[in-house]
Amino acid sequence: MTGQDAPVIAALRSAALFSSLPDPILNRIAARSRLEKRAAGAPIFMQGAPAQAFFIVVEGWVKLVRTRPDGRQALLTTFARGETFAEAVAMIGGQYPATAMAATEVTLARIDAEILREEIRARPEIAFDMIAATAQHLHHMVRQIEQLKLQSGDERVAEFLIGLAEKDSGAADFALPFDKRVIANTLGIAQETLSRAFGRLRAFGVDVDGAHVRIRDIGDLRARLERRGA
Amino acid sequence: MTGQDAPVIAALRSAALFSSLPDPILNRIAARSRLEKRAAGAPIFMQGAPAQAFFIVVEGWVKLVRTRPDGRQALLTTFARGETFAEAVAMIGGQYPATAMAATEVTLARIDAEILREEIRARPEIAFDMIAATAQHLHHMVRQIEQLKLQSGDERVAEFLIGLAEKDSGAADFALPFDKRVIANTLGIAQETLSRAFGRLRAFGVDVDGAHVRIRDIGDLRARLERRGA
DNA sequence: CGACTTGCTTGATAATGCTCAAGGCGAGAC
DNA sequence: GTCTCGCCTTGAGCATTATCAAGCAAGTCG
Repeated sequence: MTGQDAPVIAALRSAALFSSLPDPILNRIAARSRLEKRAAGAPIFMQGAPAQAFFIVVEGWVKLVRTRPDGRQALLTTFARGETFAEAVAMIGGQYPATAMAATEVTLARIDAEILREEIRARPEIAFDMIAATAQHLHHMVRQIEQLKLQSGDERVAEFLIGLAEKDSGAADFALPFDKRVIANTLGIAQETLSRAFGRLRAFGVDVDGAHVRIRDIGDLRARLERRGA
Repeated sequence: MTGQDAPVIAALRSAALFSSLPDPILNRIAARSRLEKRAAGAPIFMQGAPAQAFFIVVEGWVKLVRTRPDGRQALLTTFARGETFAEAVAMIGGQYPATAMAATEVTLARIDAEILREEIRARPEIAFDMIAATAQHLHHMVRQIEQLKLQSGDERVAEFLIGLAEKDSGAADFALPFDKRVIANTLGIAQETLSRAFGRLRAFGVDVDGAHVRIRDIGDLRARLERRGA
């Protein structure tokens, strides 16, 4: 390892997966990994391809898209900076179950699965971090299924915005991270429905103007959501 | 380990997770695990409880239910014999993200997570089996999200039946494994909608009479599904 | 500059699935 | 037997959301 690995090391350290790793191991992994850039829309890996590597989002957003034989596509999730994806499939050397694409311009760290397999054999504790990361993903999927089955479009939109705000109460001001079309697909609704949902949420203290969002009171919005469901 | 562990060992061996484990390890795990029975509807673990163990379904069906603060419930999945569940959360000692209940009368093997942690530390290869099992679950969730976002109720019902048939072509004859209400919840539709869907599928060579299902030609049904979506 | 493209909104219409409500049917209790 | 309960089906009306279509605003390109 030489000094030129510094940015890669920094990238690895930004991921929850590697946060508890001691320096020597991190350096070894970094030495055999590299940073990659992708323009918005560019593919990262394709559904069905053999999974030999996994990724960390260093900057930007990645979307995970699943395609059916008939061509219809579902957007499964998006990943933000600091998140790893495809770790589990890569470790077992299966096929990627979905296609990953850059949702915005994106910087990634690519990690060869074999490296991690070696490290796990040498130091099994690392396996627990992998399992934890995967459990994280599972939990996220669980929440998504719950939302799809139980919540209306408006409710999903509101919850999505609350998630973006990264606060539990008070006012929030932030930008939508990507296209409204992508957001609509993430939530499993049509783009038109998203547009109308934004309109209806205005009555709940949510203002969307272009990519800019302003929520008057997150606590209040939350409370209204719970009341609606009861 | 004594001879009385034999049924437990057989139970472990039925799970994909343990299929590649050498006997001595399997025996050690079996010695510290035990079989449990639950009546239909009985809880196995509760959402939010600390996860210290995971389970193998030895006989019957288990359903995984997620409850929202407002009381609404979504059925996330069901597990059949030979499947493990909650391995990942148990390994990391988190909280169960959902409640598991017996969907039918059920026999389970309960495995203390600490035992597996010990075995992984001693023999890291086992970790790969754990990760594989978890990747399996992830893949299943991915498919479910895809279905919820892209398919109509009728299509989901048809695909569910095809999955139960465990064949790719020809005629099939089998029994529904549990209540139609549970099936409806699994698919994220109302019970009435399920009932009507069965009616509409009659035109596609599917006959449902009570718990008994007869599909005239699975290949044909599959083909019709693909055509509808295109 | 004007023509085009892209991303978003808005409107009208149709389909899908939910809810409420009323039976039917079978199994077990008495 | 018949009563009753739970499960399932069927019907009618309603709410939500998709789809089709048109229009608008901002940016891009020749």
